[in-house]
Amino acid sequence: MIATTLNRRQEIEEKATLLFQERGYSATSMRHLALKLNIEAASLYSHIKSKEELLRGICFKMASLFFEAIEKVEQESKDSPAETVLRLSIVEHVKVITQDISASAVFLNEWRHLSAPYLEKFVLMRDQYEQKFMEILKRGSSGKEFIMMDEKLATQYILSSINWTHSWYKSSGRMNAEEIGHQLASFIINGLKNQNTELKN
Amino acid sequence: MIATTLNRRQEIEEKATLLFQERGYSATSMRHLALKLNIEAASLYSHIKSKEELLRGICFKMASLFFEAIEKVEQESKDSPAETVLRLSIVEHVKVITQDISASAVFLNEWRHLSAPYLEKFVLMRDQYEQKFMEILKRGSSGKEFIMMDEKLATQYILSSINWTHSWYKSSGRMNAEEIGHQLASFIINGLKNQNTELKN
DNA sequence: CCTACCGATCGGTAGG
DNA sequence: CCTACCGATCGGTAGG
Repeated sequence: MIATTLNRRQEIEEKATLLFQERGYSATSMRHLALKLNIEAASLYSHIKSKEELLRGICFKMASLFFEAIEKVEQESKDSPAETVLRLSIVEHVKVITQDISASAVFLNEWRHLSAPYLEKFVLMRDQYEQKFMEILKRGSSGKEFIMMDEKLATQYILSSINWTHSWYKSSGRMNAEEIGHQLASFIINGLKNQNTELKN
Repeated sequence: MIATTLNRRQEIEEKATLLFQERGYSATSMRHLALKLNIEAASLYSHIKSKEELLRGICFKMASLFFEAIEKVEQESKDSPAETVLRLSIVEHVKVITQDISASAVFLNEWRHLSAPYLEKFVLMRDQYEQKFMEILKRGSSGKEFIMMDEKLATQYILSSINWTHSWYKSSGRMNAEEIGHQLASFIINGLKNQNTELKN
Protein backbone atom coordinates (compact mmCIF):
# COMPACT_ATOMS: atom_id res chain seq x y z
CA MET A 1 0.00 0.00 0.00
CA ILE A 2 1.40 3.38 -0.96
CA ALA A 3 -1.46 5.17 0.72
CA THR A 4 -1.00 8.77 1.70
CA THR A 5 -3.07 10.27 4.49
CA LEU A 6 -2.57 13.73 3.08
CA ASN A 7 -6.05 14.07 1.67
CA ARG A 8 -8.05 11.62 3.68
CA ARG A 9 -10.79 14.18 4.00
CA GLN A 10 -11.08 14.35 0.23
CA GLU A 11 -11.21 10.58 -0.05
CA ILE A 12 -14.04 10.54 2.45
CA GLU A 13 -15.93 13.15 0.48
CA GLU A 14 -15.52 11.22 -2.76
CA LYS A 15 -16.70 7.91 -1.33
CA ALA A 16 -19.58 9.63 0.42
CA THR A 17 -20.65 11.22 -2.85
CA LEU A 18 -20.68 7.84 -4.56
CA LEU A 19 -22.65 6.19 -1.76
CA PHE A 20 -25.16 9.02 -1.47
CA GLN A 21 -25.73 8.75 -5.20
CA GLU A 22 -26.15 4.97 -5.21
CA ARG A 23 -28.15 4.42 -2.03
CA GLY A 24 -29.42 7.88 -1.19
CA TYR A 25 -28.35 9.94 1.82
CA SER A 26 -30.72 8.39 4.36
CA ALA A 27 -30.00 4.82 3.40
CA THR A 28 -26.24 5.35 3.58
CA SER A 29 -24.74 4.74 7.02
CA MET A 30 -21.43 5.89 8.38
CA ARG A 31 -20.52 2.20 8.68
CA HIS A 32 -21.08 1.73 4.93
CA LEU A 33 -18.86 4.70 4.29
CA ALA A 34 -16.17 3.52 6.70
CA LEU A 35 -16.17 0.10 5.06
CA LYS A 36 -15.37 1.66 1.68
CA LEU A 37 -12.38 3.37 3.25
CA ASN A 38 -11.25 0.34 5.25
CA ILE A 39 -11.49 2.10 8.57
CA GLU A 40 -13.89 1.99 11.52
CA ALA A 41 -16.97 4.20 11.53
CA ALA A 42 -15.80 6.07 14.62
CA SER A 43 -12.58 7.03 12.86
CA LEU A 44 -14.50 9.11 10.33
CA TYR A 45 -15.15 11.65 13.05
CA SER A 46 -11.48 12.61 13.23
CA HIS A 47 -11.97 14.09 9.77
CA ILE A 48 -15.56 15.28 9.69
CA LYS A 49 -18.03 16.63 12.19
CA SER A 50 -21.15 14.85 11.04
CA LYS A 51 -22.85 12.96 8.24
CA GLU A 52 -24.80 16.01 7.25
CA GLU A 53 -21.61 18.04 6.91
CA LEU A 54 -20.73 15.77 4.00
CA LEU A 55 -24.09 16.33 2.32
CA ARG A 56 -23.76 20.07 2.85
CA GLY A 57 -20.33 20.08 1.26
CA ILE A 58 -21.60 18.34 -1.86
CA CYS A 59 -24.76 20.40 -2.27
CA PHE A 60 -23.15 23.80 -1.80
CA LYS A 61 -20.08 22.96 -3.83
CA MET A 62 -22.29 22.08 -6.79
CA ALA A 63 -24.45 25.16 -6.25
CA SER A 64 -21.29 27.29 -6.47
CA LEU A 65 -20.18 25.61 -9.66
CA PHE A 66 -23.52 26.24 -11.34
CA PHE A 67 -23.47 29.88 -10.27
CA GLU A 68 -19.90 30.44 -11.41
CA ALA A 69 -20.75 28.95 -14.78
CA ILE A 70 -23.78 31.10 -15.46
CA GLU A 71 -22.15 34.26 -14.13
CA LYS A 72 -19.26 33.72 -16.48
CA VAL A 73 -21.71 33.38 -19.36
CA GLU A 74 -23.51 36.56 -18.27
CA GLN A 75 -20.28 38.53 -18.25
CA GLU A 76 -18.96 37.23 -21.52
CA SER A 77 -22.15 37.67 -23.50
CA LYS A 78 -23.52 40.89 -22.08
CA ASP A 79 -24.68 42.32 -25.38
CA SER A 80 -25.54 39.10 -27.18
CA PRO A 81 -29.06 38.11 -28.20
CA ALA A 82 -31.02 36.17 -25.58
CA GLU A 83 -30.76 33.10 -27.79
CA THR A 84 -26.98 33.10 -27.51
CA VAL A 85 -27.02 33.63 -23.77
CA LEU A 86 -29.54 30.85 -23.30
CA ARG A 87 -27.55 28.47 -25.46
CA LEU A 88 -24.35 29.13 -23.57
CA SER A 89 -26.05 28.87 -20.20
CA ILE A 90 -27.46 25.48 -21.16
CA VAL A 91 -24.14 24.22 -22.49
CA GLU A 92 -22.26 25.33 -19.36
CA HIS A 93 -24.90 23.84 -17.10
CA VAL A 94 -24.63 20.48 -18.83
CA LYS A 95 -20.85 20.68 -18.61
CA VAL A 96 -20.97 21.21 -14.86
CA ILE A 97 -23.24 18.18 -14.49
CA THR A 98 -21.12 15.88 -16.62
CA GLN A 99 -17.93 16.91 -14.85
CA ASP A 100 -19.23 15.22 -11.70
CA ILE A 101 -22.27 13.06 -12.31
CA SER A 102 -22.33 11.65 -8.79
CA ALA A 103 -22.14 14.99 -7.03
CA SER A 104 -24.76 16.36 -9.41
CA ALA A 105 -27.10 13.48 -8.64
CA VAL A 106 -26.70 14.12 -4.91
CA PHE A 107 -27.19 17.85 -5.45
CA LEU A 108 -30.41 17.23 -7.36
CA ASN A 109 -31.90 14.38 -5.35
CA GLU A 110 -30.66 14.61 -1.78
CA TRP A 111 -30.69 18.32 -0.90
CA ARG A 112 -33.99 17.99 0.90
CA HIS A 113 -32.23 16.11 3.70
CA LEU A 114 -30.37 19.25 4.64
CA SER A 115 -31.60 20.71 7.91
CA ALA A 116 -32.22 24.32 8.93
CA PRO A 117 -30.78 26.79 8.22
CA TYR A 118 -28.92 25.15 5.34
CA LEU A 119 -32.06 23.85 3.67
CA GLU A 120 -33.51 27.34 3.45
CA LYS A 121 -30.24 28.77 2.18
CA PHE A 122 -30.04 26.05 -0.46
CA VAL A 123 -33.59 26.59 -1.69
CA LEU A 124 -32.89 30.31 -1.91
CA MET A 125 -29.83 29.74 -4.08
CA ARG A 126 -31.72 27.37 -6.32
CA ASP A 127 -34.50 29.92 -6.75
CA GLN A 128 -31.95 32.60 -7.62
CA TYR A 129 -30.43 30.34 -10.22
CA GLU A 130 -33.83 29.66 -11.76
CA GLN A 131 -34.42 33.40 -11.73
CA LYS A 132 -31.35 33.93 -13.90
CA PHE A 133 -32.75 31.58 -16.53
CA MET A 134 -36.14 33.22 -16.30
CA GLU A 135 -34.59 36.63 -16.91
CA ILE A 136 -32.95 35.40 -20.10
CA LEU A 137 -36.33 34.12 -21.24
CA LYS A 138 -38.05 37.38 -20.37
CA ARG A 139 -35.50 39.34 -22.31
CA GLY A 140 -35.88 37.05 -25.32
CA SER A 141 -39.62 37.23 -25.00
CA SER A 142 -39.88 41.02 -24.90
CA GLY A 143 -37.37 41.25 -27.76
CA LYS A 144 -39.60 38.99 -29.86
CA GLU A 145 -36.84 36.40 -30.13
CA PHE A 146 -38.87 33.88 -28.16
CA ILE A 147 -42.56 33.25 -28.06
CA MET A 148 -43.99 31.86 -24.87
CA MET A 149 -47.09 32.12 -22.80
CA ASP A 150 -45.63 31.52 -19.40
CA GLU A 151 -41.99 32.26 -18.50
CA LYS A 152 -42.22 30.31 -15.27
CA LEU A 153 -43.37 27.15 -17.01
CA ALA A 154 -40.74 27.60 -19.70
CA THR A 155 -38.02 27.95 -17.05
CA GLN A 156 -39.08 24.78 -15.27
CA TYR A 157 -39.28 22.96 -18.57
CA ILE A 158 -35.75 23.99 -19.54
CA LEU A 159 -34.16 23.18 -16.20
CA SER A 160 -35.92 19.83 -16.00
CA SER A 161 -34.68 18.76 -19.38
CA ILE A 162 -31.08 19.76 -18.77
CA ASN A 163 -30.84 18.63 -15.14
CA TRP A 164 -31.81 15.11 -15.96
CA THR A 165 -28.69 14.68 -18.04
CA HIS A 166 -27.07 13.20 -14.95
CA SER A 167 -29.31 10.16 -15.02
CA TRP A 168 -28.41 8.98 -18.49
CA TYR A 169 -25.09 10.61 -19.43
CA LYS A 170 -22.27 8.19 -20.08
CA SER A 171 -18.80 9.56 -20.61
CA SER A 172 -18.27 6.61 -22.93
CA GLY A 173 -21.23 7.59 -25.08
CA ARG A 174 -21.12 8.86 -28.62
CA MET A 175 -21.59 12.50 -27.68
CA ASN A 176 -19.49 14.53 -25.29
CA ALA A 177 -20.90 17.02 -22.81
CA GLU A 178 -20.56 19.98 -25.15
CA GLU A 179 -22.35 18.20 -27.97
CA ILE A 180 -25.17 17.09 -25.70
CA GLY A 181 -25.48 20.62 -24.37
CA HIS A 182 -25.70 22.10 -27.85
CA GLN A 183 -28.19 19.49 -29.00
CA LEU A 184 -30.44 20.14 -25.99
CA ALA A 185 -30.03 23.88 -26.51
CA SER A 186 -31.17 23.48 -30.12
CA PHE A 187 -34.26 21.51 -29.11
CA ILE A 188 -35.13 24.10 -26.51
CA ILE A 189 -34.38 27.25 -28.50
CA ASN A 190 -36.22 26.07 -31.58
CA GLY A 191 -39.16 25.14 -29.41
CA LEU A 192 -39.20 28.64 -27.98
CA LYS A 193 -38.87 30.34 -31.34
CA ASN A 194 -41.38 28.57 -33.51
CA GLN A 195 -44.09 28.23 -30.98
CA ASN A 196 -47.41 27.35 -32.48
CA THR A 197 -49.82 28.13 -29.71
CA GLU A 198 -52.42 25.51 -30.51
CA LEU A 199 -53.76 24.27 -27.22
CA LYS A 200 -55.92 21.52 -28.59
CA ASN A 201 -54.58 18.90 -30.96
CA MET B 1 -65.31 10.85 14.90
CA ILE B 2 -67.31 9.21 12.16
CA ALA B 3 -64.37 7.07 11.17
CA THR B 4 -64.99 3.92 9.21
CA THR B 5 -62.50 1.07 9.30
CA LEU B 6 -63.75 -0.17 5.96
CA ASN B 7 -60.75 1.03 3.97
CA ARG B 8 -58.02 1.27 6.53
CA ARG B 9 -55.62 -0.28 4.07
CA GLN B 10 -56.29 2.53 1.62
CA GLU B 11 -55.78 5.16 4.33
CA ILE B 12 -52.42 3.59 5.14
CA GLU B 13 -51.42 3.69 1.50
CA GLU B 14 -52.38 7.33 1.16
CA LYS B 15 -50.50 8.46 4.25
CA ALA B 16 -47.49 6.37 3.26
CA THR B 17 -47.48 8.02 -0.16
CA LEU B 18 -47.46 11.47 1.40
CA LEU B 19 -44.67 10.59 3.83
CA PHE B 20 -42.54 8.88 1.19
CA GLN B 21 -42.88 11.99 -0.95
CA GLU B 22 -42.02 14.42 1.84
CA ARG B 23 -39.24 12.58 3.64
CA GLY B 24 -38.22 9.90 1.18
CA TYR B 25 -38.76 6.16 1.64
CA SER B 26 -35.66 5.46 3.72
CA ALA B 27 -36.16 8.37 6.08
CA THR B 28 -39.80 7.43 6.72
CA SER B 29 -40.29 5.01 9.59
CA MET B 30 -43.27 2.84 10.35
CA ARG B 31 -43.64 4.82 13.57
CA HIS B 32 -43.98 8.06 11.58
CA LEU B 33 -46.63 6.42 9.49
CA ALA B 34 -48.47 4.99 12.49
CA LEU B 35 -48.46 8.42 14.15
CA LYS B 36 -50.25 9.92 11.13
CA LEU B 37 -52.95 7.29 11.52
CA ASN B 38 -53.16 7.53 15.31
CA ILE B 39 -52.31 3.90 15.86
CA GLU B 40 -49.26 1.98 17.08
CA ALA B 41 -46.58 0.96 14.61
CA ALA B 42 -47.16 -2.73 15.32
CA SER B 43 -50.80 -2.37 14.34
CA LEU B 44 -49.85 -1.52 10.76
CA TYR B 45 -48.85 -5.12 10.26
CA SER B 46 -52.44 -6.31 10.54
CA HIS B 47 -53.02 -4.52 7.25
CA ILE B 48 -49.74 -4.78 5.40
CA LYS B 49 -46.90 -7.25 5.22
CA SER B 50 -43.97 -4.86 5.12
CA LYS B 51 -42.83 -1.32 4.50
CA GLU B 52 -41.56 -2.26 1.07
CA GLU B 53 -44.94 -3.66 0.12
CA LEU B 54 -46.24 -0.09 0.35
CA LEU B 55 -43.50 1.25 -1.91
CA ARG B 56 -44.14 -1.56 -4.38
CA GLY B 57 -47.82 -0.76 -4.46
CA ILE B 58 -47.18 2.88 -5.29
CA CYS B 59 -44.50 2.28 -7.91
CA PHE B 60 -46.33 -0.41 -9.84
CA LYS B 61 -49.69 1.31 -9.61
CA MET B 62 -48.19 4.39 -11.25
CA ALA B 63 -46.36 2.30 -13.83
CA SER B 64 -49.69 0.75 -14.80
CA LEU B 65 -51.38 4.13 -15.12
CA PHE B 66 -48.65 5.42 -17.44
CA PHE B 67 -48.88 2.29 -19.58
CA GLU B 68 -52.65 2.39 -19.78
CA ALA B 69 -52.51 6.03 -20.84
CA ILE B 70 -50.02 5.55 -23.66
CA GLU B 71 -51.64 2.35 -24.88
CA LYS B 72 -54.96 4.13 -25.13
CA VAL B 73 -53.26 6.84 -27.19
CA GLU B 74 -51.66 4.24 -29.43
CA GLN B 75 -54.99 2.57 -30.11
CA GLU B 76 -56.94 5.74 -30.72
CA SER B 77 -54.40 7.39 -33.01
CA LYS B 78 -53.15 4.43 -35.01
CA ASP B 79 -52.99 6.21 -38.34
CA SER B 80 -52.23 9.71 -37.13
CA PRO B 81 -49.01 11.57 -37.86
CA ALA B 82 -46.24 11.03 -35.32
CA GLU B 83 -46.67 14.62 -34.21
CA THR B 84 -50.23 13.94 -33.08
CA VAL B 85 -49.31 10.73 -31.31
CA LEU B 86 -46.44 12.44 -29.52
CA ARG B 87 -48.61 15.36 -28.46
CA LEU B 88 -51.30 13.10 -27.06
CA SER B 89 -48.76 10.89 -25.30
CA ILE B 90 -47.25 13.93 -23.62
CA VAL B 91 -50.62 15.33 -22.60
CA GLU B 92 -51.78 12.02 -21.15
CA HIS B 93 -48.48 11.53 -19.33
CA VAL B 94 -48.78 14.94 -17.70
CA LYS B 95 -52.38 14.19 -16.78
CA VAL B 96 -51.37 10.99 -15.01
CA ILE B 97 -48.75 12.89 -13.03
CA THR B 98 -51.05 15.70 -11.99
CA GLN B 99 -53.80 13.32 -10.93
CA ASP B 100 -51.55 12.12 -8.11
CA ILE B 101 -48.51 14.32 -7.57
CA SER B 102 -47.40 12.50 -4.43
CA ALA B 103 -47.55 9.03 -5.90
CA SER B 104 -45.79 10.31 -9.02
CA ALA B 105 -43.01 11.81 -6.94
CA VAL B 106 -42.52 8.49 -5.14
CA PHE B 107 -42.65 6.62 -8.44
CA LEU B 108 -39.97 8.87 -9.90
CA ASN B 109 -37.68 9.30 -6.89
CA GLU B 110 -38.01 6.25 -4.66
CA TRP B 111 -38.22 3.26 -7.00
CA ARG B 112 -34.54 2.49 -6.51
CA HIS B 113 -35.32 1.31 -2.96
CA LEU B 114 -37.24 -1.62 -4.36
CA SER B 115 -35.42 -4.90 -3.87
CA ALA B 116 -35.01 -7.86 -6.18
CA PRO B 117 -36.87 -9.07 -8.13
CA TYR B 118 -39.17 -6.04 -8.12
CA LEU B 119 -36.42 -3.56 -8.88
CA GLU B 120 -35.50 -5.42 -12.05
CA LYS B 121 -39.14 -5.73 -13.06
CA PHE B 122 -39.65 -2.02 -12.49
CA VAL B 123 -36.62 -0.98 -14.53
CA LEU B 124 -37.78 -3.24 -17.34
CA MET B 125 -41.19 -1.60 -17.41
CA ARG B 126 -39.65 1.85 -17.39
CA ASP B 127 -37.41 0.92 -20.29
CA GLN B 128 -40.39 -0.41 -22.21
CA TYR B 129 -42.25 2.83 -21.65
CA GLU B 130 -39.28 4.84 -22.89
CA GLN B 131 -39.16 2.54 -25.88
CA LYS B 132 -42.71 3.51 -26.79
CA PHE B 133 -41.74 7.18 -26.90
CA MET B 134 -38.62 6.37 -28.87
CA GLU B 135 -40.68 4.50 -31.46
CA ILE B 136 -42.90 7.52 -31.98
CA LEU B 137 -39.80 9.62 -32.53
CA LYS B 138 -38.31 7.11 -34.94
CA ARG B 139 -41.48 7.05 -36.95
CA GLY B 140 -41.60 10.83 -37.04
CA SER B 141 -37.95 10.94 -37.95
CA SER B 142 -38.13 8.51 -40.86
CA GLY B 143 -41.30 10.25 -42.09
CA LYS B 144 -39.40 13.55 -42.14
CA GLU B 145 -41.82 15.05 -39.62
CA PHE B 146 -39.07 15.38 -37.06
CA ILE B 147 -35.41 16.16 -37.45
CA MET B 148 -33.06 14.74 -34.86
CA MET B 149 -29.60 13.35 -34.62
CA ASP B 150 -30.10 10.96 -31.76
CA GLU B 151 -33.45 9.38 -30.88
CA LYS B 152 -32.18 8.14 -27.56
CA LEU B 153 -31.13 11.62 -26.44
CA ALA B 154 -34.39 13.08 -27.70
CA THR B 155 -36.37 10.50 -25.74
CA GLN B 156 -34.53 11.25 -22.51
CA TYR B 157 -34.96 14.94 -23.12
CA ILE B 158 -38.70 14.62 -23.59
CA LEU B 159 -39.30 12.37 -20.60
CA SER B 160 -37.16 14.54 -18.34
CA SER B 161 -39.06 17.65 -19.21
CA ILE B 162 -42.49 16.12 -18.73
CA ASN B 163 -41.66 14.03 -15.65
CA TRP B 164 -40.51 17.00 -13.68
CA THR B 165 -44.00 18.46 -13.80
CA HIS B 166 -44.59 16.82 -10.44
CA SER B 167 -42.07 19.07 -8.71
CA TRP B 168 -43.68 22.36 -9.64
CA TYR B 169 -47.30 21.66 -10.60
CA LYS B 170 -49.86 23.36 -8.41
CA SER B 171 -53.50 22.47 -8.90
CA SER B 172 -54.23 26.05 -7.86
CA GLY B 173 -52.04 27.43 -10.66
CA ARG B 174 -53.21 29.35 -13.68
CA MET B 175 -52.96 26.39 -16.04
CA ASN B 176 -54.62 23.03 -15.66
CA ALA B 177 -52.96 19.72 -16.47
CA GLU B 178 -54.25 19.61 -20.03
CA GLU B 179 -53.00 23.11 -20.77
CA ILE B 180 -49.59 22.41 -19.30
CA GLY B 181 -49.37 19.19 -21.28
CA HIS B 182 -50.22 20.97 -24.53
CA GLN B 183 -47.81 23.80 -23.83
CA LEU B 184 -44.97 21.36 -23.12
CA ALA B 185 -45.94 19.35 -26.19
CA SER B 186 -45.70 22.50 -28.29
CA PHE B 187 -42.24 23.34 -26.96
CA ILE B 188 -41.06 19.82 -27.64
CA ILE B 189 -42.66 19.27 -31.04
CA ASN B 190 -41.53 22.63 -32.41
CA GLY B 191 -38.05 21.90 -31.16
CA LEU B 192 -38.07 18.59 -33.00
CA LYS B 193 -39.45 20.05 -36.20
CA ASN B 194 -37.35 23.13 -36.77
CA GLN B 195 -34.07 21.73 -35.71
CA ASN B 196 -31.14 23.85 -36.72
CA THR B 197 -28.24 21.51 -36.34
CA GLU B 198 -25.62 24.08 -35.43
CA LEU B 199 -23.36 22.49 -32.85
CA LYS B 200 -21.30 25.55 -32.09
CA ASN B 201 -22.84 28.86 -31.18
C1' DC C 1 -55.71 -2.76 17.17
C1' DC C 2 -52.74 -3.09 21.62
C1' DT C 3 -48.71 -4.27 24.91
C1' DA C 4 -44.49 -5.99 25.17
C1' DC C 5 -40.67 -6.99 23.09
C1' DC C 6 -36.78 -8.74 19.65
C1' DG C 7 -32.11 -8.30 17.44
C1' DA C 8 -30.00 -5.11 14.39
C1' DT C 9 -28.41 -0.90 13.34
C1' DC C 10 -28.13 4.05 13.63
C1' DG C 11 -25.08 8.65 14.34
C1' DG C 12 -21.94 9.87 17.38
C1' DT C 13 -18.62 10.30 21.84
C1' DA C 14 -14.84 9.19 25.27
C1' DG C 15 -10.52 8.22 25.75
C1' DG C 16 -6.67 6.73 24.17
C1' DC D 1 -7.03 5.67 13.61
C1' DC D 2 -8.83 2.12 17.20
C1' DT D 3 -11.72 -0.13 21.08
C1' DA D 4 -15.51 0.25 23.62
C1' DC D 5 -19.59 2.02 24.11
C1' DC D 6 -23.96 5.31 24.37
C1' DG D 7 -29.06 6.12 23.89
C1' DA D 8 -32.22 6.20 20.18
C1' DT D 9 -34.51 4.13 16.73
C1' DC D 10 -35.31 0.76 13.18
C1' DG D 11 -38.64 -3.03 10.83
C1' DG D 12 -41.03 -6.51 12.48
C1' DT D 13 -43.19 -10.60 15.62
C1' DA D 14 -45.81 -12.99 19.46
C1' DG D 15 -49.73 -13.27 21.56
C1' DG D 16 -53.65 -11.56 22.72
